[in-house]
Amino acid sequence: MTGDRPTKERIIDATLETLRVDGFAGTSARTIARRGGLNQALIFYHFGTINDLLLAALDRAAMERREHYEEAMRDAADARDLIEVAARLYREDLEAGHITVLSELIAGSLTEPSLGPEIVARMQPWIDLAEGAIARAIEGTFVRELVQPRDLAFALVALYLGVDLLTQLDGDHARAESLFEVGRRLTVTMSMLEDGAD
Amino acid sequence: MTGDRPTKERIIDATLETLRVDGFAGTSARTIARRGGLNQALIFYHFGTINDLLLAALDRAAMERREHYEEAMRDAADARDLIEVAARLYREDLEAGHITVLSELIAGSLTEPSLGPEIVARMQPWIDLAEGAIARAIEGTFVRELVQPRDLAFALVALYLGVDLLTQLDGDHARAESLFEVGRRLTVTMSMLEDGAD
DNA sequence: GTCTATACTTGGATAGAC
DNA sequence: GTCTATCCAAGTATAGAC
Repeated sequence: MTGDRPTKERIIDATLETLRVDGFAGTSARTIARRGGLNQALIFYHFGTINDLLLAALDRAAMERREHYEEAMRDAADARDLIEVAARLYREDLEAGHITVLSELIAGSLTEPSLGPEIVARMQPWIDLAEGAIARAIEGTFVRELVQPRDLAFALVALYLGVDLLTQLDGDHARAESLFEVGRRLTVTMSMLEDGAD
Repeated sequence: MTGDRPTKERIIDATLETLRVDGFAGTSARTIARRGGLNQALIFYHFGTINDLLLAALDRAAMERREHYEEAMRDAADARDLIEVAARLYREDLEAGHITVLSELIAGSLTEPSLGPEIVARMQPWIDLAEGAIARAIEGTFVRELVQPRDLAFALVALYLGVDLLTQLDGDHARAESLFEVGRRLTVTMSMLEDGAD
């Protein structure tokens, strides 16, 4: 099955799995190699440094995920759609362990300062994506006069990240669901106000 | 000046300063000892393990801070007051480096799994504090029918944490200020709706 | 490209003298 | 309580044979 995957890909596979299972702390050249049944020296041959490998792993995970996000968000016409789409994507991310990988790398980029700027640069496209979706969802409503899509997008990404981290820390996934429920009610209220106003 | 401070206190001082300056990654028994002009072995004599020292440092920073928060929030009667108080406290935290210490320890608690549960337990009082303030601020308004103070408190703490981390990573403090501006407008809108509804 | 072996560094922690 | 000296584990990374 994985036997004929190129070594470089197998290293990335093993890296993502190690991040998911053992966290950033447990992700070293040695543990990655052990999990992937690979020789440790191959990592340095193919990627040079561990940091470059971690970034390569993040890039691959993000690329696969971004298409999915863009497609799902294209279909969301208003704020109420968007909330449902966001809740679904969050659940998928959680299931697939993408959330774990992201949280671990963000936390790790504080721990490993040389990683910081690279991680930040890779988050910008996600903020842009959120901004576009939000801009479409609130266009022509009174909310548009109240907040900049850019600020809301940043807040949303920050909130997502904070919830990830706290959830990661105490394993309580129910609270994320409560938040989506709050979002639902807020968007319902918003559209009621909107209908009453116009 | 600091000469007659007990050694245990001096170790905690040096730990907090190291977390602020060098981050979690740069905080080891050796770096703490060097910064504090202390002998490395003293750390283990007084605290046993590095983790216990980090938790002791967090406890001291939190204790000093919590009184200040409780006092400031007691004076906030409604949501508009609360936003102003929150913005002021955030700026103070930023200035004093409390935000750095907290972010580093949260990130570090993902990196150092044995730290995780302890850090989570120490965040709960802050969520409770936020919940109480929010409950008072939205009591008797239509918002109370829309969301649970508990959910909003969790979201707020998560947002605070996420903003901290991103700010920490890219050094852009302006965006946090934009968010307080958004909060201001939302609370103004909220009280306008409230006045119109009652 | 892949392997073994190893150099080098840093960190947590302890033993034992003072 | 404080110091010096040291052990041991784990990490990144490279040299050199195959």
